Amino acid sequence: VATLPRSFYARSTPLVARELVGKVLVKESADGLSSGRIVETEAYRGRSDPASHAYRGPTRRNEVMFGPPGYLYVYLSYGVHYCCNVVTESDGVAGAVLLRALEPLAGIELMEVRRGLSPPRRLCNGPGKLCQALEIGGADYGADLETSTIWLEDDGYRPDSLQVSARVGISSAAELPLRFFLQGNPFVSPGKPSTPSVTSIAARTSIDQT
DNA sequence: GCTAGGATGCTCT
DNA sequence: GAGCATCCTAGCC
Repeated sequence: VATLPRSFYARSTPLVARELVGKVLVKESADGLSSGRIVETEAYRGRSDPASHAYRGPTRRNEVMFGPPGYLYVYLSYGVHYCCNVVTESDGVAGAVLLRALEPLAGIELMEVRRGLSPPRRLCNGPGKLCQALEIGGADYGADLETSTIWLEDDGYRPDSLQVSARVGISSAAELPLRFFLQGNPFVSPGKPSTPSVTSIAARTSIDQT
């Protein structure tokens, strides 16, 4: 088990989004440790991507995306739920990967308390839900994934059913194949992309790393 | 199982 | 003041 180094994030955003599927997100809170395997991500490419919060340039809200990679971009969605992103690319390039769903691993009882008794498959199957389950919120904005109480690990797991589709819940650039998920995995979010086409891609990059 | 609709507050125009 | 990178509930198969 190895914590992902900053160099992992300092690459093209779609590539990082694809390789994050199968990795483990860990959060250490006052009430204990909770973690889950990433089963769904989306790439947001910054200034060249109309769906990205960074599309119109740096603001108070999105400034962490314009900084170095390996930091957390957390924002409040619809005034209700937090969503959790990992900053990618190099300093000055505002790429980010949205973590959309996890398969719960550790601290499942904590997650049940935070989420309010929910069947396991509904604890983390959406970007707002996983933040609630792992107690990720505004206090985690800008957290350094190498030195803080939230981080990502490679535990050796290699996915074998990685698929690509359009992203969920956006209206501009809605056709781009930038959502990565494990086909058939019961912990993937119920959100359906507006563009239904789905493409299977070989897990080459994961296999090549072994 | 499915769909429709409303909550809710912050950010940027 | 509009527009959300969402979630839950109610109602109906």
